[in-house]
Amino acid sequence: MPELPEVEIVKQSLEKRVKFKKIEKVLIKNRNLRFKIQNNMENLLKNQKIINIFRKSKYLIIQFLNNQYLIIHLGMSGTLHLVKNNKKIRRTNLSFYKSGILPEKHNHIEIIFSGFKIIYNDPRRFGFFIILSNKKDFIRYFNKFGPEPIDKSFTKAYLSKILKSKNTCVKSFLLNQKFVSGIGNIYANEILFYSKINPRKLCKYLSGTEVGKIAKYSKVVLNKAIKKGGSSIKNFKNIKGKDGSFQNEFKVYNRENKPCLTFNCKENIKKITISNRSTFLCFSCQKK
DNA sequence: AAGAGGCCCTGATAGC
DNA sequence: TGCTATCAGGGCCTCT
Repeated sequence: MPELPEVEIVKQSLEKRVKFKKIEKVLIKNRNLRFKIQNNMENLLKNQKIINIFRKSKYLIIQFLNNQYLIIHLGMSGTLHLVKNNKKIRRTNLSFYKSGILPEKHNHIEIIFSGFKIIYNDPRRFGFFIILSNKKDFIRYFNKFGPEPIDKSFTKAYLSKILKSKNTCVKSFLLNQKFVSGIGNIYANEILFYSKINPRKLCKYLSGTEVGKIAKYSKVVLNKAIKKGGSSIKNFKNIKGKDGSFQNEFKVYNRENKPCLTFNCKENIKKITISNRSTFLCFSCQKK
């Protein structure tokens, strides 16, 4: 699920709740996530004070006073839920994809604070929790990721330099976190529609103008998604207030056979497959 | 070495 | 209704 904008929203609500708080206890009910949770994670987190919460790419990072970092990736279906007073569930952006209702199954991890807890739920278990024990490990871990589209360093010049020798298609490139991090399948589709570029086009054949559009619209689309509170795909009808609404603004994603939204365009959106991922486009607007 | 595809897993939905 | 097949927002690993 969660691409950069969704993780950013989770980060913002998590920050409000747990920054400067101390974890009392951690309960792990199922260690078999994408990577097996290390045996001593409960001990490493017990009684640790949180000094910062931030996000890199699609990763949530919790930094502790003792210089540890907890790295959380939500995979495809991971959600965090704030649970108060043992049973009462509070509506919160932490339960980004689940309408504020705590699911009954697949609650794998509980992070317990004084008076409330954060529950990690993940049906598919593609998410993971890992601990990095110092700043050096932390920096090394995130070294392998390219800049985020919303970074200042993500410019036409940066892209041009890499793209001219890339033999892969532009959509696969946008999904490769090594060169640009934070874009997932939804936003890759949207960015290429805004840029009027065919997702199958090989990177090395992109014109300067097209590279400029990719740089520009990557920023535009992600910033707009963050502003709208991200995209909520499931159970959206029950979500109120601050929850995501960017799914209402999708131009192509999940719009197979629906009319292209470009003014005066008569085409319908089509669905194709690129590297086993669904790809939506307008063959008229994205000819080249 | 870079790039494409398989695979991890459960649940929702479509089609018969 | 109830089966089976397909697909889903990610990213690591393997093979070519």
